[in-house]
Amino acid sequence: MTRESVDARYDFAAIQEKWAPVWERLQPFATDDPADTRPRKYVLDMFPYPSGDLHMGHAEAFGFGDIVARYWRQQGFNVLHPIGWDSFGLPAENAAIKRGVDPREWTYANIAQQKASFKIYAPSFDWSRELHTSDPEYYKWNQWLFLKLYEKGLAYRKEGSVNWCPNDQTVLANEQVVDGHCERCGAQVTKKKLTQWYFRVTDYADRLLDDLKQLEATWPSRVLTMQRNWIGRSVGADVRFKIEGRDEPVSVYTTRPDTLYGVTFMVVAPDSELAAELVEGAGDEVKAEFAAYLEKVRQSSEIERLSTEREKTGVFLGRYALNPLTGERLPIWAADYVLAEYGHGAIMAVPAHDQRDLDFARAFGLPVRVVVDVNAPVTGAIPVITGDTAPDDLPPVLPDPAQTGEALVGNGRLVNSGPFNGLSKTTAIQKVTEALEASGIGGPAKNYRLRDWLISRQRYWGTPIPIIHCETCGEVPVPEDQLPVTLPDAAGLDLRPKGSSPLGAAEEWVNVSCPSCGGPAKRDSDTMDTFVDSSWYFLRFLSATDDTKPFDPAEAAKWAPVDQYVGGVEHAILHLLYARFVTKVLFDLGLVDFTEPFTSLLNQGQVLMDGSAMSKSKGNLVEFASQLREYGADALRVTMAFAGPPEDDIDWADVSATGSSKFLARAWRVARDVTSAPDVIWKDGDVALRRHTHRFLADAPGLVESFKFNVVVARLIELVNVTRKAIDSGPGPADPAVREAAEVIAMALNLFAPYTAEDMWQLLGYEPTVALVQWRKPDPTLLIEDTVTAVVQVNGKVRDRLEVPAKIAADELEQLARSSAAVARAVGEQQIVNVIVRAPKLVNIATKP
RNA sequence: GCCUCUGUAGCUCAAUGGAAGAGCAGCUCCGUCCUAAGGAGAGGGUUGGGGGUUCGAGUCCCUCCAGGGGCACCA
Repeated sequence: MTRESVDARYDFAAIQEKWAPVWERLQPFATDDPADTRPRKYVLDMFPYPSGDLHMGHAEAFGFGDIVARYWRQQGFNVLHPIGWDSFGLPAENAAIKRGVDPREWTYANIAQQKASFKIYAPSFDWSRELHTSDPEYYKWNQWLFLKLYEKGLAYRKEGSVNWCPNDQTVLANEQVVDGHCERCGAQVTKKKLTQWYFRVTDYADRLLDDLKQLEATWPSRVLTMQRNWIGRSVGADVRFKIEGRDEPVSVYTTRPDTLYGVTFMVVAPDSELAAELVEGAGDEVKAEFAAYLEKVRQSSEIERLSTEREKTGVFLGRYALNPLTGERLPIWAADYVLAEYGHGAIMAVPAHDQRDLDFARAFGLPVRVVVDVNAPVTGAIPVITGDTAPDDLPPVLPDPAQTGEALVGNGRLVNSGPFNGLSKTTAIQKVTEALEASGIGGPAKNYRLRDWLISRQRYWGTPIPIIHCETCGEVPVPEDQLPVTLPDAAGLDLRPKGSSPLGAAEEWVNVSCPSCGGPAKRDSDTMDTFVDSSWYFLRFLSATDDTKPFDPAEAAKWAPVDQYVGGVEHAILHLLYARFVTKVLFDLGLVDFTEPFTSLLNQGQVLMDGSAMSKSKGNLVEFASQLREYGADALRVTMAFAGPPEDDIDWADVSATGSSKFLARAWRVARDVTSAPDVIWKDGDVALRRHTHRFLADAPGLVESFKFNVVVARLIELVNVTRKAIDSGPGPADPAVREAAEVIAMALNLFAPYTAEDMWQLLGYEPTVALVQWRKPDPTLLIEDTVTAVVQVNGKVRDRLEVPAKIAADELEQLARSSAAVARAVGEQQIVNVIVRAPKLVNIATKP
């Protein structure tokens, strides 16, 4: 008998100290046995950035990931659940500058602290695959990846107007600019003209968009929406407009080729080369006005530029374009509501049917011409096109946009549009596009909001870009066998941000001989965006110690893609888009056999305090370490799981870790109080309790798989409560059903409270570890109730309850219901008009007076 | 402004179109030399408002209200 004294009390600290070393010895979560024949699952949490200790957000996210990992193990899977460190990046570098220490030392000290916390919190990690992206053994393969992209023409350098964070003194990718501010430090982002490295994500725009279909059932729909919006594919047509006094026509992109007869002017982006060229052919006065306008536009912030509320501004360039279908002369304006980087940096303006164009036309008194009758029904017969003999319809009775200020954007039929009159908008878009193509003045076109990924950074603590600049050979990739290009020692380098990479000052490091011609050359001194590191790390876990390749394709075929990914929604377009892109590139290289890296995604909510995000400055910071000391790992984990649906935010002020502690103690005492031996015959146990237990066994798996962890905990609390009652005022502690229930509780508690579960398992007379015990199959005979309570309603109101056999026939149940005295009273003199029978649970008798 | 999700007990959340429930908090009682992370019990609801479909609506539809999220000069 291994039972301890009945006076023994639940002591979470003692239990933690008791089991942590046991697990350390047993290594129950290692996944390195090649002879293991179990089916595989790959469960991954977004790896942490090591700044300080773990925080409550980590506790939540890693708690959820661990529930899933432990669950699949109990279901018979060989589960890979690795952990590593996203250890390159700016915050470490900034903190290091502030404290005057080496960023490397600072980073690795943080990692040591977080690792120690993880060991107590006890997620079921396979620590043998631990990796650090700041190790040369890791970032060597970032460089390898860069070279592969370079070979394929997917990594390139170009000069362009880029996002610049004046605080961090480095460039940012478009994805890192949120509402005109730096995603990391919040400073207002400005534009700068610089030569930078890019990854050609736009080549993959269609696949990045279309492959989202694979994820529709398994990714949160808002993440899918955000990615779709970000890629922003638009389908329309290109139209070439002749320009008076210019040989080359100008192309514009439009989604509304059907409104071509309604074009009344053209607008070009003021900061485009086209605008500069067009204004050259204008008078001096126009030139001066344009120059002043351009200066003003350059100074306005991104925020101002993006505001829809803003008044339209612009200048007339003194030049004219010709409508390709009508030959009409169209004045050309420059205005900053047209973006140089999108489409062709020039648009055809149709003020009657586009709100932005209308606002502009009204501001500058330009003509407005309606060409779509939005009041005309579009469902009727479509008029036959008879070429240019089709008469114009009578002028539509429509509100005049020039008067109302409201553009007519709805569906309708074309008017004032020559041969296209009478066509519906959708048909016309198609017909006009075809006509443009046939006459060689345009054709179908697509555009994307997505831009290429700017990956170079002017900072120290990152992966050096493996390129050498030679005066005679130009860009020369570092030969693969010379990788890694290791970071020079930080000692002696000035890491303070100054707009150019600190690496450039490392004379011995930067000056090399060209691998191609042997002449003097310099290393590229920029480092990579740390999102490059995290774009493929899930593959490195599969071959974490392999120094011959980034990952073994055979291992990838075994484990990848990740079955369950867990992380915050803040990466909805950043990390997740980049990882999807890199995965597709690796697929094209034949290194992986899948096109999406993360099969299923769970976004946990935030942990708040008093309604807002925790922060030291707000004074509402709840420290993970202090909570861990006060309540222990299990109570924190249970609190996180029970607080609500995982994707919802948790307000720590609204939940009770004390309540979780009480629950765990109550569960533990159930195991303590069991007096029967492990070899009891369960079927001799109390049937009512067994039904509860087996109902739980049947329901919990589906709840876990649909991430309803809070419901599982609620059900577990109920099971503990009924078991407690069975011990105290039911069949008693010796009943086999009590042991059965206690064992199921321990097994299920392993998902949320591994220490308590392990200790219960021992109290019940078993060896560690409960984490590897398989989920028991419910006994189907215990899931079927012999008798059920049937509800008898009269006109929807409950009038009587009948105890009936579960498999009662419908007509028999109806007879029973009709013979009920309570029902007879309720029906009274009224006439029964309908009887609905849903055996065995319900009878509803409908009456009328 | 447009799109979307969510409104159930004081709080956090459950409830295949079929009896409105659980935990926590609060309350009452019991117990213990002291301290309960102990036991027993009761209360607590116009399911955001209104309308509709149905024999029957928390659940489906419409509308309004309140919150959250996303998008917002991308032609």
